[in-house]
Amino acid sequence: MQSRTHTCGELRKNNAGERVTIAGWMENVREVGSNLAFMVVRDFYGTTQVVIEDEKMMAVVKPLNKESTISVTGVVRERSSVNPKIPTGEIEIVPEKIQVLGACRHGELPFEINRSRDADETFRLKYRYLDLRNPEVKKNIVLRCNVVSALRNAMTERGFLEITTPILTASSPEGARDYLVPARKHPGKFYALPQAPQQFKQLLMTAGFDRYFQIAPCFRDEDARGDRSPGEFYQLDMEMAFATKEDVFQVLEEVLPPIFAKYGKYNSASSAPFQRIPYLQAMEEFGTDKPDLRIDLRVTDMTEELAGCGFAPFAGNIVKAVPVSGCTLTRKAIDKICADIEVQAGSKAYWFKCDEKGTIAGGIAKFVNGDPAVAAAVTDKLHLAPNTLVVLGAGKKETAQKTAGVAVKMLGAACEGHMRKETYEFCWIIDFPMYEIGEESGELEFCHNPFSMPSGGMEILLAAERGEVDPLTIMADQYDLVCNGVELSSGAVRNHDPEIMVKAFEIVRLGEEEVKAKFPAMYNAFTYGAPPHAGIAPGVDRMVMLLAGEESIREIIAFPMNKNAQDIMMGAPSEVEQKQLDELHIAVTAEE
RNA sequence: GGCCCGGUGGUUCAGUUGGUUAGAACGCCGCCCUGUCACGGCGGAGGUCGUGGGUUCGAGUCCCAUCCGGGUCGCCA
Repeated sequence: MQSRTHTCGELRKNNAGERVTIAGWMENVREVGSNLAFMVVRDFYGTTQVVIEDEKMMAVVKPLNKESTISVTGVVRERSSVNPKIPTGEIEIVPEKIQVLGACRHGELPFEINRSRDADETFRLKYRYLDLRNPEVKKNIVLRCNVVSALRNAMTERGFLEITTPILTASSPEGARDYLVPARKHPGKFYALPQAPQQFKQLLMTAGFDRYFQIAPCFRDEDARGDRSPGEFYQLDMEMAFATKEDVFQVLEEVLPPIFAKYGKYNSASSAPFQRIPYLQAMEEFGTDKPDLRIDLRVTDMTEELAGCGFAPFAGNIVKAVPVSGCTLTRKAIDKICADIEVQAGSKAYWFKCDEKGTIAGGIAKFVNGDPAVAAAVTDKLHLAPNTLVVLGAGKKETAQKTAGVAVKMLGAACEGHMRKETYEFCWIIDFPMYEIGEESGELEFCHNPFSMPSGGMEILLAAERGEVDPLTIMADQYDLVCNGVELSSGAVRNHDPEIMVKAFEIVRLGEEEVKAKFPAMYNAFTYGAPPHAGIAPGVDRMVMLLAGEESIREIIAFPMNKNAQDIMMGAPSEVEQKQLDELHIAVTAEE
């Protein structure tokens, strides 16, 4: 193969007259005469037009299928008709030699390359190498590289060391299902792929590394979602010794906004300090722990006001309302939104509106109007003005809040004037409860992971033990980072004190034995002098999704699996040979 | 595992209260066209309507079962 002298995105008018060689994929040939055709050659960098104007070249091009790779050597010529839409639109190449490098053997492709995003996703994933030839698809992968590179630079500049941690490790009690790897040398025993490098980074702190980070692969065997790929994902995992929440906040408040503003679809991002919202307040006001601060709608509790309205779903339930002023949606549009809310929240949404005359009408209005006292109380509490839509959720507190939370999100997007769209709004959710009453057990349990330091430390735990403090009111020094309604990350000031750790476990009727059993290395390490430390781990995939403006996480991963955790291109998972199973002492007891 | 939506030429879709030969766009093949750039024009090939059963004189359309895909809840930092 002759080396290329230029890429397909490079040649300009001032190259006219030069003899060049380009190489790439034959994207298209437009035949416009018996011996005149225009060929488009595409490589990573762009496209360049090659003009075919004699019988000899026509004979070379004619039998070629689209998407074959070729190299073209010829002279650059200024075009007689310029195409201002592409950077190389001023020139074309008059070929002397066209060499086929790799013929495409398929006259018909599974989909048209430049329209692959319209194709069925199964086909796109099966032929991902074709899908990725589409510049529109490719650009998200390029964006991802740029973002990862920028994050890495920003962290390194701030003195963080990138340290890789094991992929084959021990099962860790983080809550998700582990991916297990059988240990050939140890029959009956298994490695686990890390759900996160959580314990390793805390051990690095104990070892005296002051600032650690890693673009860390994490593995969790849980079902997929639109914004959650099955199996594996990446986090910007970081941890700081002798640090507080403020130190962690400061780093991310410095690092993230410039990267979001530079690489994001929207070129503005909230600057430091990010707004801080206590968890319970977020649940009350936004109906979610991942509020979208671009939306100005809020949740109002209407339990008391609507208790006696006679609408069955409200009886004995918590009722949460989302009033939307200046809303002129039609009934049909409102019904559609309520149906969508039901799908996303898993619980019905109800509505009524205050019409242009100031009358409560539509939806469940007849119940609200049934008792003048109820109508008056509702009007008063919601400050109802004409043209206000009210969407409600009802049920147990969590259900009502969730329904209202979904309503805020949907209505913010659907109703004019309640959302600033073109920006990235960060916030911290802080003060998470340490404990909760488990839904199944009915007993006190850890809310989240037990690595976090309880706010108030040993004293508050002792007070709880003495019955002076309700354990449900104890907060963990834990925080989430949220951007535009997307939970990017969770982090905490860690519990580095073995005694406090044991005490935290004792509150939920566990103790030293469980701590040692669950975190043997960490517990031991902490008894040898551990620094107070804190960290966080923003999800790289989620960040890139936000920056690219994509709804599906598969659009920002080079080779994503489908919803059922299958790689249909490579054929994973697959059966293996009996010999392999034998070596691993594994017997298959069930098949699909 | 529950619920919702979908499956019709290579691809994306349309297909009326069940009714004659299942359409379109793009792609593919052939011919025409000397400045196209989403080129254009003419012609052509290509379909067991996911699969199996049922209702009916008649099913892409209705019913049941099942498979596959996506969304969502459960689950999950």
